[in-house]
Amino acid sequence: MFSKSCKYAINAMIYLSSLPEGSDRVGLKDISKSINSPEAFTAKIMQVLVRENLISSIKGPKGGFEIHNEGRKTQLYRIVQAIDGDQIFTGCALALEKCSEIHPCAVHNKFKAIREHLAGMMMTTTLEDMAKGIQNGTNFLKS
Amino acid sequence: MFSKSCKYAINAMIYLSSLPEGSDRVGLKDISKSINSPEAFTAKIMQVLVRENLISSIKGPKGGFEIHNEGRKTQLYRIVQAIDGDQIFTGCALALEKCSEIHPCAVHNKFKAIREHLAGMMMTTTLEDMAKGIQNGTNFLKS
DNA sequence: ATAATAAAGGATAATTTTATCCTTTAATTA
DNA sequence: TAATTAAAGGATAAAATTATCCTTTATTAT
Repeated sequence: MFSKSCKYAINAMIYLSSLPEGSDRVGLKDISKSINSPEAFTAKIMQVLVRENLISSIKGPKGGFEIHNEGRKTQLYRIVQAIDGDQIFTGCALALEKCSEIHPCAVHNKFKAIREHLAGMMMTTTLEDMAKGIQNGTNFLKS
Repeated sequence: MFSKSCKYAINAMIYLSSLPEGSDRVGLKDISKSINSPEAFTAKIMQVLVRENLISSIKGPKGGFEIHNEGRKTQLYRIVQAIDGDQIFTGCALALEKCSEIHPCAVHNKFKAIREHLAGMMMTTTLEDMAKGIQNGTNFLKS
């Protein structure tokens, strides 16, 4: 469904969102431990999220990553878009180069519903929403 | 969503199913041309489909691949299972090693609905169904 | 039997994704 | 200002996926 990078990104973003507003910035080590991801690889992903303005970062002592209040309203859709692009939402399920309503692949209509379901859900689900489950211990960021 | 191998497999199977029952076996060249896939790579995939008894093959002149009447009732689900496994249907969307109802990842419930939608659709959609669209020119196997 | 045909299978290569390491840059603290 | 800290960035490496090539095996037709 999503690339591993994208999964790490979503977990990392939810983790940041799950921290109380106004708390200290968190470092890479903290993040990768919390979501059980390889540190250096996670660093690369964090860089993309920063470049895409989904989070901010500061170097040096007391530095780290941070999500603004605004940022907690980010839809999961945007994170996927930032890391994986929107192939999953718009691409052809059977890899036709030009799959469309007028030149549909064999499963086009069947998948249309699925993709719309997925896109709709990802569009309406925010980090904030998901962070709640982490905060109250209903959901988990690692096994 | 699906691996490229899996996409080729589904297209190849639908192609075979779209041919009139009792027609001659078709060769690799024919298949890969029809679905616009690399020949040698497609060969590997066809081998898996044969091993999994989803189609049959015969070597030598007049040889090739063939799907039996029964086989046309195959659900798309089984093809995905044969090639990609059922990670897509049962795996965790955020890569938790042990994601479950009692230890759910952050998006577990949101994705449950999606996965069930997808699995349900793939379970109830057969090659036969999809072959019709190809036969009557509504749908396409390549661009 | 022999030649020709086509899938099966093995080995290898190219590409993409995932992952690590090391240096540089920016910020803080002493 | 110097030392320390932590992210940014560049270069590689490892692993997985996708792809190709060549030999072997089974089948058919001559």
